[in-house]
Amino acid sequence: MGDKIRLEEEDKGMLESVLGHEAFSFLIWSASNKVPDEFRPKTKDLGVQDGLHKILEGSDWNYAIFWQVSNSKSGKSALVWGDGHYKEPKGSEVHENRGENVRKRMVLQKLHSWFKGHEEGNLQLKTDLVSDLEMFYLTSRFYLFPFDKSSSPSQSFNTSRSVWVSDAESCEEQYQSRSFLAKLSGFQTLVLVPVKKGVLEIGSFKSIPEDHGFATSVKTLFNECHPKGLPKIFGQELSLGGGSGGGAKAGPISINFSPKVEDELDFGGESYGIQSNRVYSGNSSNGHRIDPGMNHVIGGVLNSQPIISALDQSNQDSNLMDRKPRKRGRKPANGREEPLNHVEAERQRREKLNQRFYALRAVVPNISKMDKASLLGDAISYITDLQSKIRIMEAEKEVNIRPEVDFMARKDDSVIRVSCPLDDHPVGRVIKTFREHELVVNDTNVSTTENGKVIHTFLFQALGDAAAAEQLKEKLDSAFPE
Amino acid sequence: MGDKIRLEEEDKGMLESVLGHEAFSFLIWSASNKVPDEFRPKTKDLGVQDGLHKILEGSDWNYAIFWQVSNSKSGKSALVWGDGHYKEPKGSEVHENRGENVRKRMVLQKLHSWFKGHEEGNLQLKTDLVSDLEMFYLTSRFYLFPFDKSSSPSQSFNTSRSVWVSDAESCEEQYQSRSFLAKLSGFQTLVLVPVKKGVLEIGSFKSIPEDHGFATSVKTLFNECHPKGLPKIFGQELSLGGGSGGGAKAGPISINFSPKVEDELDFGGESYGIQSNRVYSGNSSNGHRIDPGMNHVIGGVLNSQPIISALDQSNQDSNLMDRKPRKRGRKPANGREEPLNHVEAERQRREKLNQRFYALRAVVPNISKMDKASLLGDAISYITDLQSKIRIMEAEKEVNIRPEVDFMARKDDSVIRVSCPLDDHPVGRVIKTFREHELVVNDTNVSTTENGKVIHTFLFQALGDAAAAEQLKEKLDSAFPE
DNA sequence: ATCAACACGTGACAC
DNA sequence: TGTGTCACGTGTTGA
Repeated sequence: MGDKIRLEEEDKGMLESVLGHEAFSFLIWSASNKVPDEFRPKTKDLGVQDGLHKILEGSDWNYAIFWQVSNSKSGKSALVWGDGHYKEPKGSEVHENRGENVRKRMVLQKLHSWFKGHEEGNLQLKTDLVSDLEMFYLTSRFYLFPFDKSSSPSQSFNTSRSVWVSDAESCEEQYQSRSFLAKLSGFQTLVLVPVKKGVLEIGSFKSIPEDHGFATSVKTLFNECHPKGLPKIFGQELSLGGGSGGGAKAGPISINFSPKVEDELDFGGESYGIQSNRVYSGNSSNGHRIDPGMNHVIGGVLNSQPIISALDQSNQDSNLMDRKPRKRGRKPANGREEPLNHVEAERQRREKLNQRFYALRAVVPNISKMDKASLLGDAISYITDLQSKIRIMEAEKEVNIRPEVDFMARKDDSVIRVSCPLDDHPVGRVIKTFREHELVVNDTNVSTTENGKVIHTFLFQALGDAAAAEQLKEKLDSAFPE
Repeated sequence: MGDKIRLEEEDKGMLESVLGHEAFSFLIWSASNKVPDEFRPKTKDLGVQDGLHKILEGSDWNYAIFWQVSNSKSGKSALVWGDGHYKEPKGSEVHENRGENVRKRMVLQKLHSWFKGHEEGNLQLKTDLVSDLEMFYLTSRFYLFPFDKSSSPSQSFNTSRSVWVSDAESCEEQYQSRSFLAKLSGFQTLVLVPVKKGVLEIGSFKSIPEDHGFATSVKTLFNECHPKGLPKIFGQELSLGGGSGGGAKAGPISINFSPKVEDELDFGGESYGIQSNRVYSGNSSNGHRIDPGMNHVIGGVLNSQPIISALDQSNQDSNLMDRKPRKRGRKPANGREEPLNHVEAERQRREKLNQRFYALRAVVPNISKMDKASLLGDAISYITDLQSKIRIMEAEKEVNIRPEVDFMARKDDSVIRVSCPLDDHPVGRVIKTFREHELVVNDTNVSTTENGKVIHTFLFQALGDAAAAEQLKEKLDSAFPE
């Protein structure tokens, strides 16, 4: 691996200084291992350009990128560049020194040559000078986020949680390896909105406070309004922000409740010191079971096993002593002081368990009763449901695209016949539409292109009138829903 | 719905008397609603006939059916007839009265006419007389098991648990709506083995005790040995039953341990009286934490919410008093007798909770520590993993088969161009193989058949020698794995 | 008043 | 010798 990329030492320095170290090494790695070859873009022109435009127009947002789910042959999945749009803020004049600008252009050209073949459109800049925003946007095109690596977009998609950070430091964290260019650009707000087929990333130079309506309306729009036409409702929904939408789809995971950012950053369930006490004291004067989960850090991401360890420190401080004497349970009856430590340990064990229960409540939908046992029962049946769902989907995927191949070697020539169910064939719906309209196809042809596409061409006589043609066109459009 | 099926009253009576009431109404419903039309068979000739033969040959099994996962356009899934095989026991002579036989044939013909189009091969019977086994087998062809309805095969697939019942009554239960014909046939053993793409159903007139090796070897065979060739290992593995196999795939759910049937029938986790006590007393003399889950009814199916209710009866009996005085915990210190009920209630609450914990342990794979808190943590991350897996798969499925369609209406004729990524196209792998071998295709052709298939034909010049042809053939075979 | 659900302190084990 | 986990009986609270 890495045979293609040969770098002079000075080029390396230039790239690294322009892109930042982390972005540089990511892109080198990506290009060397031909990662984008594996995760090819699938469908081009996703019909989301309009939507991206609408988001930016008349707003304080500066760019929007649609990261699209794509899978490799080896079964891995990643978020790859789907489409994007950006606009410079109105009054901004880019005044930079020449040398810097020259280097930027060179870096962009280098990147472009590395990833050639995937982006046929050569880089065309809006102005002579390359702004920081432009630089960020154009390099993002060459990015991708594998699902088996942790990244903000992939996590947002996985958990189907929106991310909204509106200060520079949080942005820097979220941008991860792209943070160098993001910091140069000066982004103050970054929003990640998971949608059906990927993640929407929207950024702004200004600090925009969280607007839950905006996120949900964007989400519902990108989940439903794909079929090219009718972007009427779009601007409307966007401007009034959240009036309509109301995602009745009831995703399994509850979205972040409040503008508190730490919901997404702090790995929930393991912060004992202050938070726990707050819950405790808050409850002890209030009755003990008014859904304490709401008060708590809500389960967070819990993305992996190692979380289970790191506790048992950070709680030996002041807040340990002023614990309320606990209204419930056994009355003190404290003769000795030897078991006092034991009592505290047991307290912590209980609290840890309850933490987990709250976290479990957060990830299991359709909790029947708030009861602990019921919760476990629900969780179990939910898990089995998910398992069977996955089992079914996997079996379907395997059985789907597996045509029969007959090979016949004859004397002078050979014949290969590939037979495939009409429903699984890309032109299946088209052919069915033909049959419905009783169209007679005069000629048909199949060809392949250089960039890995199969093109079917059907030729038939003109239709009776324009109306019929229009009807057929609509029918064809609706044949591929969404 | 139900326009197609018109029945004379006498026909109805005949069908019902031959098929049994439940099978009759199921088949009527299925045919009327054209259910098999929705779940079409996808791929024909799955290459499992050899396997099915091998299972029956030289054994006491009388029939084997492979139920295959299939999905409808509306997104539902079901197990449909994939393939099957049956054999009459050696010494059996079918001697029946004429009238019965005539009615059977008429029923079969009626069924065949209802479901025409799906099974092109007309019914050809092995003998003049239709045996009960034959009757059962042939009507099963018209069956199917939707996943949103509860049935033994679909449950077996969902939970990926094998089912093995070896007495007539249990068989009757498992066969559900097919039980009438099954009872007539006199099946004493029914085995359901979940495999990758469906469920294997195997039955016998004899009562065959559970053989775990048989199930696992069948499973691994049907999961791996699809690629037509090399059925050598097959007979071997099958005969010695379980020596090799050893499903290292570590399915998330443990298979039923013992021949006890109630594992699957009794909804686990709610039987307190005797079982609980057994566990308790067994442990109390033994140290308290030697994986009590193994002693317990293992979570069972837990298929739905309503399980959570039915308890709190059935425990007011003798076994309540002789409960061991409980080695652990607070020493009696029993002055009053008023709280004795409270104590018992609390005991039950705890036990219920623990039941759920055991059940949870059973459905969550990769338990890091046997600790309760860790278990919850594992369960949570497992759930989020499953959720994201499902999210990714759904996004992939949507983005997959969605080609671009261009419609151009011109003066005299019209053109439709369908563009589709090579990787998603059925002939993609074939074309890639051509390119690898630098084959020049002389002619190609696409046609569709009556029964809903698309057939691509490629014609090219003869290859250099037979070896090259063989190599290409192998390459093509291996292009579609499994 | 009963009843279900919890949290608490405590003794018992195990490593 | 602890350190962590569990089960038990009990006190308490809301329905």
